[in-house]
Amino acid sequence: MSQLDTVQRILDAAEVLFAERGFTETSLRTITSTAGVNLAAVNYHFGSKKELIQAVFERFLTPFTTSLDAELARLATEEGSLQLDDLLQSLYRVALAGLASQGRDPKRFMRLLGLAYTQSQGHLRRFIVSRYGDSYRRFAGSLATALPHVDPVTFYWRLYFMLGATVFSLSSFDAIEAILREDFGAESSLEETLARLAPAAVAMLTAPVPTEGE
Amino acid sequence: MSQLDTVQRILDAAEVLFAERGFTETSLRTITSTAGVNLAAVNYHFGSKKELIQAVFERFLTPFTTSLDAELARLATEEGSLQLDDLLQSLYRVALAGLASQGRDPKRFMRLLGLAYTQSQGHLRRFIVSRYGDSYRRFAGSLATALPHVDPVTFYWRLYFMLGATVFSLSSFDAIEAILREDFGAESSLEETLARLAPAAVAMLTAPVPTEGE
DNA sequence: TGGCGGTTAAAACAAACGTTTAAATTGTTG
DNA sequence: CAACAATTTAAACGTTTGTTTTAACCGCCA
Repeated sequence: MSQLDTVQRILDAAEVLFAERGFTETSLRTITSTAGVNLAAVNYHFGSKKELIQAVFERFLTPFTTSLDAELARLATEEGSLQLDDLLQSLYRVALAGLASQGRDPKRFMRLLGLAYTQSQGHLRRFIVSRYGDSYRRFAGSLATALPHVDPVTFYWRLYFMLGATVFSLSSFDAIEAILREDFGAESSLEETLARLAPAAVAMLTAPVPTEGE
Repeated sequence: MSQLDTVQRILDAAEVLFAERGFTETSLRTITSTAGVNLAAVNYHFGSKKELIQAVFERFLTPFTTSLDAELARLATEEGSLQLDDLLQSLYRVALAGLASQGRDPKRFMRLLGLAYTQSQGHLRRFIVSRYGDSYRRFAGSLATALPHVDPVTFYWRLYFMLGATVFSLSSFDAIEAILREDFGAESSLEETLARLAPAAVAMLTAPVPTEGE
């Protein structure tokens, strides 16, 4: 066993490279060489490239969803009715703190999440849904009960709007930030951006629902 | 010359396949075989795979941006001050009508736009920015003047939030629609979804800006 | 020390990729 | 009809891909 476990070195390298280039664009040879391990190590420890991809997601989604579940349970017992702001802030706090505490970049996970959606990779979508679908539905349900005056279909579309706004803007955070810094000379931290995103998301979720026949 | 131009048959096939699977996941052999043309035709007519990708985007972005520019100019002369709703409705109308009139699927272009952002493909991003950056900035500028009370940095972040919500939700339209149809038995057309998206986007753009020191 | 499971190593595998070549074919023009 | 350019075709090119193989190496317990 080298200074660091071979499995973790592979996961570390794969996580960074996948986020930078995507799955198909990242070869096992690039991963193993930057990880400093033998090429065959991936197939030995993970079985295949697909399973490596899943393992990368499992490593950050499992602690994330368990933290989110715990936070949600805490909120539910603490207050009688769940407030929209509290829910969103829980989501962001868990995402930021839970991951940053491990010394890993939250933006990277947003990029990975974005890739999971946009790159076809049917096996990944199935893996995530089957593994973390319950947590997702739990959070969506809490959000829905905090918005009783919004009909379910409209609510779920808005939830996807919010998801899109979050994943898209945060996964391209560095690129967008660079543009804004050049054009306005204003730096934006991730925290500031979340502080901008939260009220925008709230406004979108709570917007008045247009009457049907209009 | 066969019944249809070889160049257009390649573009048609590539457009569909790229939207379905992504760029790297779609091989030239798959494209040429579904197009019913010889493998070498791509390199002969387009030069390389990269240039084929750019040609696919050029074919739908050029008419789209020129229509949008015209619509924007029409709005500017018609009314003195541009209204936010009008701008967004112009955007959607142009996107829907301009493309559907050619018998092409608007959702497909949203998927392609999403891919252009998320798949690394640096050459594509450069191509789009250099070619259509002016139109984009023109539209963003019109949008900004319709929101005078929102500071520039916040405005641009919200613009990206809106972009993300749009691209993300519409590029996954079929998948989301299938889920909602199963869970609630409610079908959603693209028009209905845009009718939901527009007020949500307006709410997000016009949300009160939190005071700095808060 | 001897052997044994777990791990690493180098090499090779077949398959798929984008691209190029050179010949065959087609279309057009004088 | 002849001749030339444009296009299509089939075949091969060299690389790169994920995966497999087989031997070497390691730490550990009997």
